[in-house]
Parts: sequence; C-alpha cells; structure tokens
Amino acid sequence: MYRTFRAGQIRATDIDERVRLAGWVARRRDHGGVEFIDLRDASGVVQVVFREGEAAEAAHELRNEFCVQISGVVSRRPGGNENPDLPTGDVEIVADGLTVLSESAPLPLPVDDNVDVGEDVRLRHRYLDLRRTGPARALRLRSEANRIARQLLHDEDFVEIETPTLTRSTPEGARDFLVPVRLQPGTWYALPQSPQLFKQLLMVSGFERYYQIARCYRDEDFRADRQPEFTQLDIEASFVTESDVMAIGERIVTALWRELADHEITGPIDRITWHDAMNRYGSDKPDLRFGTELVDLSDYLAGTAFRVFAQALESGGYVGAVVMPGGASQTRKQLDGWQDWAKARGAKGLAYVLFDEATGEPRGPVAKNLSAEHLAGLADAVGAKPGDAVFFAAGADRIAAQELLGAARLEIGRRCGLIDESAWAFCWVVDAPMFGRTDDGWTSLHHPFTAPNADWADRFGDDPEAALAYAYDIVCNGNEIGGGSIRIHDAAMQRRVFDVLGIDDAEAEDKFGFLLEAFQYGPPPHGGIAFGWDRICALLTGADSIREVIAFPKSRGGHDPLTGAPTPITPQQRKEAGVDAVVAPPTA
RNA sequence: GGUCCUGUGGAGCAGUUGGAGUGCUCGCCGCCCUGUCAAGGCGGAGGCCGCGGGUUCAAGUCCCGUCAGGACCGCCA
Repeated sequence: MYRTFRAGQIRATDIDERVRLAGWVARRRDHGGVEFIDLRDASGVVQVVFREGEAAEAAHELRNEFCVQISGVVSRRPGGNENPDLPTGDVEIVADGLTVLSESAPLPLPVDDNVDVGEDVRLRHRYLDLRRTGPARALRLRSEANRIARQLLHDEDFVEIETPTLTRSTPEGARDFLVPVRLQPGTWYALPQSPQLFKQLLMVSGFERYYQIARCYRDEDFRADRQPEFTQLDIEASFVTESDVMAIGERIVTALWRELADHEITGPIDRITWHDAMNRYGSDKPDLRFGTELVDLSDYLAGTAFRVFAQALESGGYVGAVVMPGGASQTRKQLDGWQDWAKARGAKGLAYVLFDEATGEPRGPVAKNLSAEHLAGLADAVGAKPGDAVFFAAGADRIAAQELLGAARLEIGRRCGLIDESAWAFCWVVDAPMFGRTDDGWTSLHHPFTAPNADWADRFGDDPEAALAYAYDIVCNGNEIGGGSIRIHDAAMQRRVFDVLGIDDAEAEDKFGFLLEAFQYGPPPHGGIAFGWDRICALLTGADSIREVIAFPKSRGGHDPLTGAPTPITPQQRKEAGVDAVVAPPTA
C-alpha cells in the first residue's frame, strides 16, 4: 500500500496519527536546518516538515514535481504557524521517511496555480497543465455533469446505448471525416456528425427512451467553441410531444445549473418563437441578459426618399434600428469603426443617426436624408433619448438585415457594459422555419426528418418559406446549448418533405434508404434533443473556450499540439489502407 | 477562402522616433540559511529576437513573403 491517507483530507482530528502519503512535490521551502514540502495529490495539499536524520538529508535533493512517498506523524503546527488558506492548514506531517518514486526533469511550464501560461505551451504539455487546480477542476466538473445527466436520465427510464463511430456518410450539413477501408479498397467509412439516424432507428426498435454521451465529428473550420470532434448529450424518446422533450431538457439543465453553478432555474424556461427572436433580437439564439431590442421601422419609414431605405422597402424588405445608449458622444473614428465592423460582416455599412446630448436634435449623414416628419418622430419610434445613437440596417433580405442589427446589439451590449456577467438567461426558441432558401431551391434548416408543426402539416409544401417546424433550441446567455425536433414518422409526409427539398425517390433511397426501410415497420412518433456538452461544461466552469473542458483538445487546423497528430503515413500504410484505390466506374 | 492580433533564454512580459551592451520577474544550477507557506540571501548558466528576403551606414524595431498560435467573418442542419 503506497499510502494510508489522502494528503488534502488530513485534519486536526488526525493528530498523532502515523501516516504514509504519496504524491508530488508542489513546492519546497528549504531553510537548511528545516525544510518544508507541500505534498500534493489529487485530494489537495498538505505541508510536510523535515528536520533531521536521513530523510531530511535526502529531502534537500527534492525538486518540484518529484513523485514521492512520505511517512511521518500528523502534528499540530506550532502556534502562529497555521495557514488559514489551506484546508489542511492546522496540521503538518513531521516526516521520518522519504522515498523518491520518480524524479522530474526541469519543467517546461510552471505547475503553479498563480502563474499564467500561454495556451500553446499548456496544450503541448497538457498532462502537466492538468496537475494545476483550475484545469483539473474543469475536467472534474465535466465528470460531475456527466454523472448528473446519467443519473437523471436513468431515473426516468432512459437507456444508454452506444452507436457506431465508423458509419456511412450521410447528407447532413457539414463535411464528413472519412476513413479508408482496407478490406474493401475504394470504399470509405464516415465518422458520424451526430447519432441522429441511429437514434431514430432505436426508436423503431422500441427502446422508447435512449440517450448517449456521444462523440461527433465535423470537418469544418474551428472557433473558440468548435472542435473537429465534440460531444453531445444525445436524447431521443417515443410517444412524445414537443413539450415532453422540452420538459426533459429543462430538467437536465435545471439539475446541472443547480448542482454545478449554484443557480436555481425557477419556473419553466421562457419560450420565444423563432420569428419573435429575429424581430426583437436579430438572432436565433438571443442573449437575454440585457434588453435593447430591435425596432422595425418598415412601416414608420414608408415613403421615405432616402434611397437606401426606399430600395429595401420597395423590394418588400425591411428597415430596422437598434439604439446605442449614449452613442452620440462617439468620436468620428469610433463611428467609422462601426462601418468597418459592418463591412467585415458583409454589409455595405451601418447607417446611424445621433441625437444631440443637449438639444435632442438628430444629426449625422443619414439625418440629412430623412424628411422632417420622419426625423421628428424618430426618437419616439425607436425609443431613443438625447445623447443616444441609432443604428439602422436595411435590405431586401429581412433576415440578413436583422442579423446585422442583432450583431450590433451584442456589440452595443459589450461596449456599453449592459451585460450582467453574473446572470444566467435561458430561453427556448421554438417554431423555427422548416426550410431555408438556397440558390436553387430549399434546404432543411434543422434536418430532413424534422416534422412540420400541426398548423403546417398539410400545407408546408404550399409555402416552404413560411412553414414552421416542431423544432426547438435551448439558449443560454446567447449560446445555443441544445436543439432538437419532433421527427417525421409518416412515410407519406416524409416523401412530401423530400419533394420540397428536391430529393427524388432514387436519391432518398441511395442516401438513407436504410432509414426509410426501417420506417416501413411501424415507427413510433418520436422526437429528441441534443445538448452541446462541451459548451455547456464551458459555461458551467466559466471558461471562454471549450478547449478548457476537453482533456486533450486540438488547436486550429485540427492539429494536436501534444501528439503531433495528424501525421503522414508510411507507404506501407498507404498501400494497405486503400486510399489510392481506383474505383471502377459504375457499369450501366 | 477573407480580416485582425501575437511570435524576444524553460515560463510570463518590456524593449521609445531604427542608434553603443536585448532588460525585468519567475524558474533552473551552486553555496548559505531551524518555522516557511508564491520563503529569503549571495553567485551563476541559459537568447538563430519564429523563419526567409528587402530597405538602411545601422533592423528585435520599417517593408514584403512565409510558418505557427489566437479572435472574428464565410462555413458549421
């Protein structure tokens, strides 16, 4: 037995106890005649004292992060030497035995909670980074989140089932990661973008309630909250309505935040329709930690001579605005900065009107282009006070203009300090559109198996743009943390959806014939939800990046700074893998 | 694919209008030290200033290219 106690758990009640401990040298303070070692194991830190004898001699040779075993007696610290900052601060181990289990080379990064280290070095030596309290705590919290979800779902009769990670390329939104198949050269597996189709098959199987903490893979560019492999808490249930699924999701989120963020979500989480979210916040994942809503000026500005607005309105588009409190005091440079900001988002610019701090008079280039009547009522129409700025967006594409204003709203919230960083603001965004327009037709906004809502079940084909789905996202502080839908279980309805999407029978058969076949055999009504587990854990730990809650994350470009993956393969591997196999053209 | 930011001993940073010797803190190595807890004192080692080119009498500094990391846009149902 290496140890009889855990270092961080020793208390005054253990005084006079003879103990054996094992752990790492977190810090040493060598005074010559007396030497202190902070011994760290997974449970915490305790101070070890060496005074005289063989062990004390050997202790001089210790260095940071040596792995050691120590024997000694738990003692009360001399009066005045207690350390109130440590849970073990009342006691120390008076050591009489020391075994070096392994030595440590000089460290490439300080294993010290108080020192900032660059992320690239941390990830290169992630195993050392994870010896530190903060990074380790993030992974422990994630473990707790897994436990909470599993417990809750288990209690509600959900069955945890694993699905394949070597599977078939399916027509979902993102690029697939592909794996060559040695046994059938020229054919490829895809790594799943989500277990979507498998969980629907499990509903056909009659499990009724499935979940999985599932690894998913998408070959797209990275962001702070995106990795090529990521984790979803994936859930599907049969004989459920939209409200049933949302209730399950809500219980999970409530439990997570109660236990891990000490935050009680009281009452049902507010629901907002997708169209309301776009109209009021210019986003399908609105950050509700602050107000500042968008204002639709399409009616108010009807008949305007200002060409930018008039053109948008004539083409049936939209003119809207958002108020920046105190924005009139911005310098010319700052106002120009907004133009650059808007252009970076693909907009032509961001029109604005400033209301004079003293007189309330509207100023600025756009003000000159608006009629006296429009200017006179503008402040009331948008809810601006003297000293405020108003930003406008106009366009034939209503959604694009609203998204620009929505992005401006977030930027205003940040720049004006309107966001309460300690707040948790949740909402459901419901009644999402079924379809989005593409260059040559329609595409599913969620996925092709998403059911239309009751209003649109019989007529979504008549007006795809307006059709609404039983699809819902849960949003926290402007982050989409989960989303799902009720699925189509009726073959005829599925066929009609494919018609809208321009998928003919042959293509449907080719792409997901196996699912359609399964759906011939009495598929139950079903629906589900998937939570972005990395992002939820990042929110719960207060981390800026999901990399903080992933043990060994990848850096940009899919590079693993620790292992160096991806790497070239040997010619032998290349040959065996069948990467270069020439596939015979299909014979007619 | 695009825009922006950052690359200086092991770590974190500074380095002015281009101007003598790249500086600081921590760590590392050696010596001293009996109550510290981010111990302290004295001494020491350690640098292709990411890489390549250019401008200049002179480049860590300016210009071009390139690589790496990060943020954002596109993309990601």
